[in-house]
Amino acid sequence: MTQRALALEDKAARRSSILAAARELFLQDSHTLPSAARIAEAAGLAKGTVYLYFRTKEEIFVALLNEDFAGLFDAVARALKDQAPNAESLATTLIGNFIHYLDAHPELLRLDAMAYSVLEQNLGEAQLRGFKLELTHRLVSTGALIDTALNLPEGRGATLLLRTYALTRGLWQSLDYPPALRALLADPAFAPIRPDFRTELIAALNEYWRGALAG
Amino acid sequence: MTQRALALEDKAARRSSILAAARELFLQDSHTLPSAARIAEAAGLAKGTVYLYFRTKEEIFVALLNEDFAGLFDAVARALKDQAPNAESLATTLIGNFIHYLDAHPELLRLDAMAYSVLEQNLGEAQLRGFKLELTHRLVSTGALIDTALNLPEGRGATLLLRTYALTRGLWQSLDYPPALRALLADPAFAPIRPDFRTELIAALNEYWRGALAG
Amino acid sequence: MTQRALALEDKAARRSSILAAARELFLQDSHTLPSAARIAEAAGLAKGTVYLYFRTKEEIFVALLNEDFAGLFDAVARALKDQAPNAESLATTLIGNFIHYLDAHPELLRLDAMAYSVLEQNLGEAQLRGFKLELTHRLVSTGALIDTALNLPEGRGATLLLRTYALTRGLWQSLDYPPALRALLADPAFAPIRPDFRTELIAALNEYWRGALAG
Amino acid sequence: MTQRALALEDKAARRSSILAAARELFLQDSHTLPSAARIAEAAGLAKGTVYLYFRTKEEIFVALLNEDFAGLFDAVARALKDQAPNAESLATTLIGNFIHYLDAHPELLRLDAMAYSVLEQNLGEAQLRGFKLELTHRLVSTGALIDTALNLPEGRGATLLLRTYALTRGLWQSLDYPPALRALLADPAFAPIRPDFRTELIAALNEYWRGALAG
DNA sequence: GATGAATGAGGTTTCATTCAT
DNA sequence: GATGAATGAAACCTCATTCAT
Repeated sequence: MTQRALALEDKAARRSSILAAARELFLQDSHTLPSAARIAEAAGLAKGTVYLYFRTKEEIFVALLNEDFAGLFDAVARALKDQAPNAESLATTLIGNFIHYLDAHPELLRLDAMAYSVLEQNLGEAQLRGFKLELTHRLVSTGALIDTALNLPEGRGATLLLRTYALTRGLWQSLDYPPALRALLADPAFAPIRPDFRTELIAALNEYWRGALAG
Repeated sequence: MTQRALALEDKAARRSSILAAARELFLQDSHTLPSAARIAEAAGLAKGTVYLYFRTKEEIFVALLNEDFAGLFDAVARALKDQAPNAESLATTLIGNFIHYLDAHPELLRLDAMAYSVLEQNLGEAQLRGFKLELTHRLVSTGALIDTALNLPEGRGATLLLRTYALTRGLWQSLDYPPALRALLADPAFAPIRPDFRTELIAALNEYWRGALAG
Repeated sequence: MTQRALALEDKAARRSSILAAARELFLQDSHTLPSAARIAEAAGLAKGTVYLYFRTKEEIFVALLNEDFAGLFDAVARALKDQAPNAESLATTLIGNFIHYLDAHPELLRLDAMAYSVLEQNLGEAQLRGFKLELTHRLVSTGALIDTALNLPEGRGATLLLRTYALTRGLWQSLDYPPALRALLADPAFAPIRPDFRTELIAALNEYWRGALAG
Repeated sequence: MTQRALALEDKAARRSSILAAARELFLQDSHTLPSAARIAEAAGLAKGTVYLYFRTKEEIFVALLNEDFAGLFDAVARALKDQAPNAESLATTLIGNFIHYLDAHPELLRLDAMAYSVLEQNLGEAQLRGFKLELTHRLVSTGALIDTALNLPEGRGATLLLRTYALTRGLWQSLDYPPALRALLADPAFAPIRPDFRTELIAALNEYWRGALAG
């Protein structure tokens, strides 16, 4: 039997270990969310214990997404705290931090790609609402930092972030190929669409920000 | 008992009726792909018959996506055939046709949002490859029309289209709220992210194209 | 793979075989309703097949009860068709047929004893209503035969039957001991309540009918 | 944290509060026995604490039944202590007290209806035996009062009581409709079975006693 | 004595797909 | 070609009970 998590901090740690197990399993096979049984097993807990910390399996993955988004916005915010001589260089730093975070958290865009179809299926309205609200607050407050840094009208920063993420997510979904199709990329027919996500993303975001800041 | 589909045209018609039934059902509830049984029922066929026309349920939805993408690229191509005095007005027309098509085919972005998680789960490698290749060819050939119209380097048009669609898809996934959360949009906390997809999409695409053409 | 039940009569036969398997298993251990898996296995079918014939597990047991009640009322009705020189001898025959049927269908009173707690748990309102209505109709029509035979006011026969069955069911629940407690019956403390169900039932029903017909 | 129940009387009080909570919850929804967790919560105790006072959940409900039966037999006994000019009026008083008690303890017949299927499932043999023995003793000793009052042969009173309760329990199970089906009662098809439990019970018991005493 | 975290067995139902008819 | 009966894997979550603290 596992040590009992009586103290609040122990409970938080156990919750984290469940999330870590879920993330690990999901990274190993991102086709589907791992079953509650596998998560429990990977975390060294009994099935029932998982349900002491999360009401449904989907709650686990929303929590994961939430964590990742929190980190992503933090990374962006950090870019803004360093001095920013001008808009262009700030955009470059911001995009750099943004991409760096995504690189370090490969599960983020994959989980996100499943969010629509999977998460909304079995998540209480309250949970979904909470998730969306938290996300929006992060977007707005980080956006405000951009407003200040670049002296933009209120709300403009949030919009820029929203569109930045949208472009990122959309590109990723176009360019991420399941392992079985990786070989395809060698096919010259695919050359025109340059399927290296990272390169493509940088180029696309730069184009977008150029246009946005030129407005 | 239903008639046999002897002639080739009959078979094509039956195939279409299955697709139409699937589209219809999916529009009614976009949370999940309708079951094979319901599709068969809606098409007035037996369950087994559906499998004479499609190898897996997912093949049905890939075919649907394929149809929709074909139409989308056609709509874009039409924008290019009309004369285009300058890049800016061409972009406007192109974006206009693009959005108009999406409006008329509300299932496209929804199906697309499920593609990652659902379609790849149970689709033969060959089918997936075929789908991706066909999509790429459409992208490339429509991109070539843009290259010509705007006198761009080869492949540039395809890139523009790819990024245009990526931004669209990403925004849609951010701004489409499940019915239960529609009410949320009234919440002032959400104001900053202007959740009207159409308006937001037009603004974002215009920004992107401005930046892209300014390169 | 099992033979397919295409004809209507084959389907009815298959349905019956599921019911027979369920009855068999229930008789072996009447503590709980056997699981759907065990019923399927006992019937030589796959689990899913059971659900082609019954929507829920509980429907199976309601169907069983229904069959048994139908037989019980038939047995009673048969007593009435033979001529009945007088009320007393008719009551005797009726009670005799009634008890004989219960003897031959030991699952009836056991299933019935679980009906309250188990069946209502997971049965559609429609199914429950259907069951109750059918039961009532049987009660009323068999009661009418009694009315005629004994020249009683309309509805009196139904009442007599209802009370007869109530007394039976109540006695059975008092006197049926789980196997582990059978030994108890030797204990002199239990002597006063004469725990032989059959003997007790006959005595009790005769008392009741004597009082009822004396009204 | 709750106080410790040091004194014996405190322990008894705590035991009672658990029973009270269980009764309360069961009355609110008599479909199933409330879970141990809910009982603990309602009693303001921790889950584990409940198990310091009862070995299994079922023991709680057996204790409840036991309490109720004790009260029921007391009520019957009280009818016998008042003077009884003749058998008929004694029967009337007895039935009156009996029904009055049932009215005041609506959980009794409901719990009883679950006893067969639920209680025996998870109750130690010793507990079950103890329960049955206690019940039998009550039946016998109260029956003896009847024997004396009516000058009946030894054991006859116990038999009368057993049959009285059996008829009651059986009728209640026939006439108690789940809330969802209450509306059904308006249906004329149900008229013949007069679904008012109380009225029906009085009539049935009177018939039974008339027959029994006429023997 | 009291707590409540941990356990893990247990069973229903759905549904894509097959294949006998 | 068409049918639809049969299959059976798959996974969620609950909850009575235990026992470390």
